[in-house]
Amino acid sequence: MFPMRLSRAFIPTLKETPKEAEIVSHQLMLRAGMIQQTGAGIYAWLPLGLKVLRKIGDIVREEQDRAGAQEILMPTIQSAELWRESGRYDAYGKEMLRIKDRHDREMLYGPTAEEVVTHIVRTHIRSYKDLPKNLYNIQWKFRDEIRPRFGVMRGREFLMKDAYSFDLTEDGARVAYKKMFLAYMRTFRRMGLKAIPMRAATGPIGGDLSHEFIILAQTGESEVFADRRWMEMDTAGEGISYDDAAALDGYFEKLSGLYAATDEIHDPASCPLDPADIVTARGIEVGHIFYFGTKYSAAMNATIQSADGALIPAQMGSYGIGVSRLVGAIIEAGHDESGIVWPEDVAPYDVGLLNLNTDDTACTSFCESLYRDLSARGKDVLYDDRAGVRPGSKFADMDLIGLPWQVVAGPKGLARGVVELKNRRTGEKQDIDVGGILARLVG
RNA sequence: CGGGGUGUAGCGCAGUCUGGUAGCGCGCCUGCUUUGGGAGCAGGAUGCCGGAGGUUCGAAUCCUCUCACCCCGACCA
Repeated sequence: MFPMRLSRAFIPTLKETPKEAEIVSHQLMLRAGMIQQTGAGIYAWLPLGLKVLRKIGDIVREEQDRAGAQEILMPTIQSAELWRESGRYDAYGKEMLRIKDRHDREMLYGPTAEEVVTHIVRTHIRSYKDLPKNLYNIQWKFRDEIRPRFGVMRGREFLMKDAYSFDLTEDGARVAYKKMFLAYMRTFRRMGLKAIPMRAATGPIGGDLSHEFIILAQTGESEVFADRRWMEMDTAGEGISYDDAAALDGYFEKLSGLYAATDEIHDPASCPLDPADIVTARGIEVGHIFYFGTKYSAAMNATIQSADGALIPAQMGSYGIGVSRLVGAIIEAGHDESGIVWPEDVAPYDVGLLNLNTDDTACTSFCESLYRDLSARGKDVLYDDRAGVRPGSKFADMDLIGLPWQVVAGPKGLARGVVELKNRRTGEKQDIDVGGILARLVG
């Protein structure tokens, strides 16, 4: 918990929208003082933005851990050597940022980490008894996009969770894939997002094991087509154990059996659904998982000795979540005319407390004690205690920042023994007795 | 990378066509008055006019080069 007084905080909000921001999440992130651009597609994260970024990262981390993946931290700077082994150094093209060190050795800022993780695993994992393994990291990546845009939604530098599974057999790899599939649905759900897994192009390996996780938002980048049953279906997969292969299977079949495709893949002619049953919407890709077999393990000699003594390349899959992109995506999915509307679990603070008149002794002493009490009870509070700032500005800033709950305390209400509790999402305001507000927020 | 556009105060912009030494709104600072939805009055600070060269008595303004950023397209976690 890091309660904060707005009078001391570094949350530089803007009244006007910087002109470089085109889409609403970018505009709101700049206006709410979450980020500052320092170059094309490159951003500094200011305290408010960093808080959200960490909350999202923590949810991702918890769900990866629950699914049995283990966190490591791989470097941002990688050596060209590994990429030459896999053959991707030449194949990757200009998206990869290449740099040279003082000895003129070729290095790169990692756009992804298959090579590094394969190298790690091949040095330590030799026996089928050591499998399965799933290693993930949350690390900054760099892809030198031709045209970065949409703020953190498509920056060149971005924070990404990437997991890599290693199995002896293809069947094992399929289980690993389904675990991540479930973990992803749970992860996005916790962020207040309804993600729809969509069949994606599988690349050179082929097969049916690649999904993009798309969330629906009016301002999404691509058009998507989905069975309308997605809209009502409970996709959370609660209660399913990662150790229950049959349940995992059932869940995976249930979801992957329902039609959903992005415009690249969707073909009205071959779509099995009646057009009336298709929902057309805009979507943002927030995750992508795929199975690619032995592409890297074979090339890089990551072999496992099986029970019968044979040396066989590990079966691999990789699983990405765009952590920094999610910050923008969540805002795209949750905002209104006044600003951001955070889902509770990723909101930078739990409660905003507005002191409408810091010159009023009764009002200020009430706010100070509520601030203390809420903080003591584990609530993360952003307290607007700024002197000389008019109520209107405080309302506007708090709405812009978008915390789920606002407690508005002013002399008028306090004279009647009440404060106002506002739900940011619904806009609903309610007068609460001063004696009951703490319990109301903590309970 | 192709096409288009913009760089002037922290943010949003005018001034550029027609050269004469920089302005508006918001924000910021001081004081007073204000305090329930982005206050009022008074005073004040802030600019290598993206950078370099050139033309000219004189350049934000004209010319050349350059850098950065934004938008559209193709590409993508």
